[in-house]
This record gives sequence, C-alpha cells and structure tokens, in this order.
Amino acid sequence: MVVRKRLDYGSRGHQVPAMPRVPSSARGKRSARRKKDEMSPFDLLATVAGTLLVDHENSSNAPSINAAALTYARKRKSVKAEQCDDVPPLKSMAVENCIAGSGGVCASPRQANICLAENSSTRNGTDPVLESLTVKPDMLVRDSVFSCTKSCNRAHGVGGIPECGSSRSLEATNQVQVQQPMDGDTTALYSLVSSVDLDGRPPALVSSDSSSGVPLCIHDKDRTTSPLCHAEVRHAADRDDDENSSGCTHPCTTGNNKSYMPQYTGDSRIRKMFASKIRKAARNKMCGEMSNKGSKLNLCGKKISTTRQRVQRAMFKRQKPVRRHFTPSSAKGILTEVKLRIKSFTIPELFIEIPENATVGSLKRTVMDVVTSIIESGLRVGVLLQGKSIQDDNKTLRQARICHGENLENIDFTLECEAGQNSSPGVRIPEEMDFHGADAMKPLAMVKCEEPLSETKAGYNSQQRVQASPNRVQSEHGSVHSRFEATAHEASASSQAIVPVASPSSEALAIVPVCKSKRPVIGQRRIRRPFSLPEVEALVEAVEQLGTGRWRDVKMLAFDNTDHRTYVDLKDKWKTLVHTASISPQQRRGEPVPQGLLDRVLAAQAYWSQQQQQQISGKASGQACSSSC
DNA sequence: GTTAGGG
DNA sequence: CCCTAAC
Repeated sequence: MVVRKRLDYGSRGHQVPAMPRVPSSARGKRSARRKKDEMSPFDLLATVAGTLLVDHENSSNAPSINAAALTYARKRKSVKAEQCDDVPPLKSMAVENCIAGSGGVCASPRQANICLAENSSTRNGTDPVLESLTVKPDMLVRDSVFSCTKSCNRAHGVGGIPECGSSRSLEATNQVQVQQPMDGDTTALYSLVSSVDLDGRPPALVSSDSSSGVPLCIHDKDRTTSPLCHAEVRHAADRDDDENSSGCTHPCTTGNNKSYMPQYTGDSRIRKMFASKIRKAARNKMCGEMSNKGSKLNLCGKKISTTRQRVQRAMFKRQKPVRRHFTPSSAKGILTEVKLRIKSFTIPELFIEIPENATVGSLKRTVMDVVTSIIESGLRVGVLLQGKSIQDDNKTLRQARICHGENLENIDFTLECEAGQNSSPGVRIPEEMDFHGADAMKPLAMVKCEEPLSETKAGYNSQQRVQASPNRVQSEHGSVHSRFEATAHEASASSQAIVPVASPSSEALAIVPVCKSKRPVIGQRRIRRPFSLPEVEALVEAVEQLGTGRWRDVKMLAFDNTDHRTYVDLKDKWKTLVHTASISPQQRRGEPVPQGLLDRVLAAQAYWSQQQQQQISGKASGQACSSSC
C-alpha cells in the first residue's frame, strides 16, 4: 500500500517518499529511529524498483545507476564508514570532497555572494540551492562505482562505471569531473544525482527513486544486475547509514541548513526585521513557494530514505527551485533527473553603514538581514543553454533538448534578485531618497555624527544606510555611502563621504536595502525624512485652511507633488507638531520649529478641534432632536 | 482608500 | 514611521 500510494503520488509513480516524514524533533535523532523505520520501506521500494526496472524496456542501465545512486547515498553518509576501507584513500577523499563539495560551492567565486548571505556562524560551504546543484553526477557515479564494485561486481562490467576512471574521480579539486558511467547514461547519472541530492531522503529509497526516475531516460543495458545491486547496495546503505550520516554528511548539510535559510526557519532576528504584515506576507510567500516546489519535487519522485533527512531537508528546499524547472519533462511522461548548475547568483551590492563600535557579529547580522530581505523580495531564475539565455519559457525541455543527456552539461542557471532586476548599475536612490522641492537643495548629511544620538535617533539614523545596487561591483566593502540625508540640519559632518554611523549601540544597526525601483522593497522600512521647515509651514497652512481630519485633502493641497509624504505622514507630523507645541522648548528635539509656527499649530488645532466637537455635538443634538421629534 | 490613534 | 482598527 505504501509503495503504491507513493507511486501514485508521483506522476510516474517513481517518487514517493519512502519514509513518512518524521517530526523534526524525531528526525534529528537518526540512528536509532532510522533502522527501524527505514528497513521495511526500503525493502518494499527496492522490490518495486527492481520490478519497475525489469519491466522497463529501456532501462538496461538503470540498475547500475540505481545501485550507484544507492551506493552514493550511502557513501556520502558513510564515507568514513567501514566501506571506505575498500576504497582507495584517494577515492574516499574524493568522495568526501564531493560531498563537502556540494557544500564547497561557496568556495567558488560565484558563491561568494551566497556565502555572504549565510549565517556566518554556520559553516560556509553550502548554499542550499547551489549545493544541490553543485553535486555532480560524477561523484555519484564514482561512489556508486565503488560501492557497486564492492557489493556487486557485476555492476562494473555492466555499468559503464568503468569509464568513471576512478583515478580521475580523485580530482583534488572540489570540482568533480562528471563521469558518465556509460554513454548516454548521463541522464541517468543526472537523475541519480538529483535523486540522491534531493531532499534528504534515506539512501535506501534512492534506489527505488532512481529506478523509477531513470528508466525512461536511461538505456539500461543489464536489467539483471539491477536487482542485485539494489539489494546489495541497500544493505550496505543500511549498515553504513548510521555511521555515515554522522560522519560526512553531517558537516555539510548541517552547516548548510543552518546557514542558508535562516529566514525561513524563523530566525528571531529576521522576524524582528520583518515584523510587519507585509514582511510576513513576503516571507510566507517565499515559504509557500518553497513548499510548493517541494511538493512538486516530490512528485518528480525522489525518495531517498536515509537517515539524513534532517540534513537533506534543507537541501531539498534549496533544490526545489531548480528542479522545478525541469518538471515539464515529467509532464510528458518522462521523469528526468538532471544535475543543475547555478551559473551565477547575483545579489545586489550591499551598502551598509557600519557604526564604529560595530562588531563583526553585528556586521554579519546586518549583512544577513539585508541579504535576506533582498532574497525574500524574490528571485528570478534564468536558464542558459550553451551559454545562451533561453527566453522562451514556454519552450519545452524536450524542444530545448534539455531532457537529454547530451545537453545537460550545457545548461546553466542564473539566479537574480527580483528587487534588483530593474535596477541599473550604479547608485540607486530609492524613491524615498528623492528630494522634492526645497528640501532637495539642502545639503544632506548622512548622519549628524556630532550630535548625540538619542536612542530613537540612533535607530532612525542607522536605518537608512544600506543601499543595494544590483550588478554593481564595488571595492569599498563595508564602507558607508551617504547617498541620502538623514537630517536636514547641517551638512557639516559630512555631506558626502562615507561616514560611519556613530550609533551608540551596534545593535541599533539596521539596514535598509535600497532598491532603485520606485516601489520600495516589500517589508522595508522607509527611510526617515524629517519634515523641513518649508514643509511644516506648508502643512500648517493647509491644515489651517482645511482643518484636521482631512488629511487626504491636505496632502493634495500642500504635498500633491511630494510622493514621499503620504497623508498619513502629514497626519503624523501634525500630531507631533501639536505635541511639540505643547511642550517646553527645552524638551523639544530635532530641528527647531519657530515658535510662531507652533503657535499657529496650536491655534489651528484648537480651532478645528472645536469645530469637530461642534459637529459632533450638533450631530448628536440633531439626532436627539430628530429622534425626540 | 481614509482617518484616527497607539506604538 | 509603522501598524491597525474602524469606517
């Protein structure tokens, strides 16, 4: 039943999560639980997989692949396990590298950006998406070879594993050479890779997965071997899983998980940052997409029931996006697992103001927050085939020949932040940063460094300093760019240069990614833009004419051409003006407002309040009268 | 979409 | 400035 259900689940019946998802808490503890839970499903799956393979006409190679996949999965876990003994040191190293390599992506230039996003505390290596993507088939193959060799010798002869040139596999570099076990099997390999890498599923299941997924695309040469391999592999996997998981797998995945998607995990810091509904919405949206993708992936069918669920889970999420693009092939009835690579991941340049007393930790957090917010604003995926961007989203993968192994290596993906996509290189000044009217001419001082910062002030000031400009490369890392002003008052401190924000507490450091796009990034707090004297005058005058309670009209009358002042802003400003006028001059802060103006504020406030009272009373009396009458 | 008011 | 309730 279980198996069947799973089969039904996947369009091809290939992908079913072999194991019911265990509560996260439980998942964490793998070894004990795993053996018990996984064994039976595993057997079932293996059996089914074997059947499928046999039935499949074109799946001659599948078996070896499957076996390889299983082995791989196992190996990843158990690189250090006993099995490794058989494997030459180099190989084992290679494997580890590979494994780590998945995480090792960060090492590459491309991932630098991503790494940036990662939580510093966690181990750098692994971008979820990248990681999954990075894993190369070769690795799988290799591993599979080893394991297969060991467990089933037949696989060797059959599978084109031999080609894998084990020697090569050693590639000292994290880059794993892609070795195709057999020609034409690339697809299979890819499928294996993906299946293996995919969400954290137990290795055991992998076999079933691969078998299910691979057959169509792969040309299996020896069906017979498959069953055997499966069985053996499986066992090996079982054996090794526990140990392995703790060993190799762990480091990579764990690190990845933690580091990579903090935003989704509910990092308190981030939550704080995105306190508003909009922000939450944005995050939910992202998560929702992710989950959707995840489900989709599941449909695609990868079930690796290993002990590493925990670890892989994260990977799964990451991979989803990419894999998702390949689902079309499955629509045709063929599931093809492919290895994907992220050619580039562009994150807008970050401009962050750093308080002098900032700590490394605060800087990291700041960067994390910024990157998180940027990423949450959305990512765009681009597909490159042989370096050429594929613009036609409606083109089927088959049309693009993406589902065939020969072209898989030519496919790359790019990730771009939606927020930055429209922005042009260079400094972008958000709409909010635009200066309208007289204010624009004022010298802008980023921060009044000379001025002692009250808590509030510090907070505000610190908030405005981050600017992100996509695609822009800049050498001044960590420097603060004063693109906009914080206070109208004096430009003395530094009207332009990079001025560190003197904030009393590094904690006050807040970042606001700035996007040039007119539409502010969702969830981003607007920069503080104190009302200038002319603005205050205009406001007072308008209110004197229209009264309080007609803020929309006030806006249209006095600030119609000022986009960054909403009627809510005007209302708030009036509120503060009234308050300011009602307190002693010594208690007032900020740019002083002429007493004359404040007097007018009070007068207008009194007048219109009275008017409102009268209206209310009149209304009430009218109602009373009417009711009484 | 506005307004009002608390944070 | 943000957020929300209430219109």
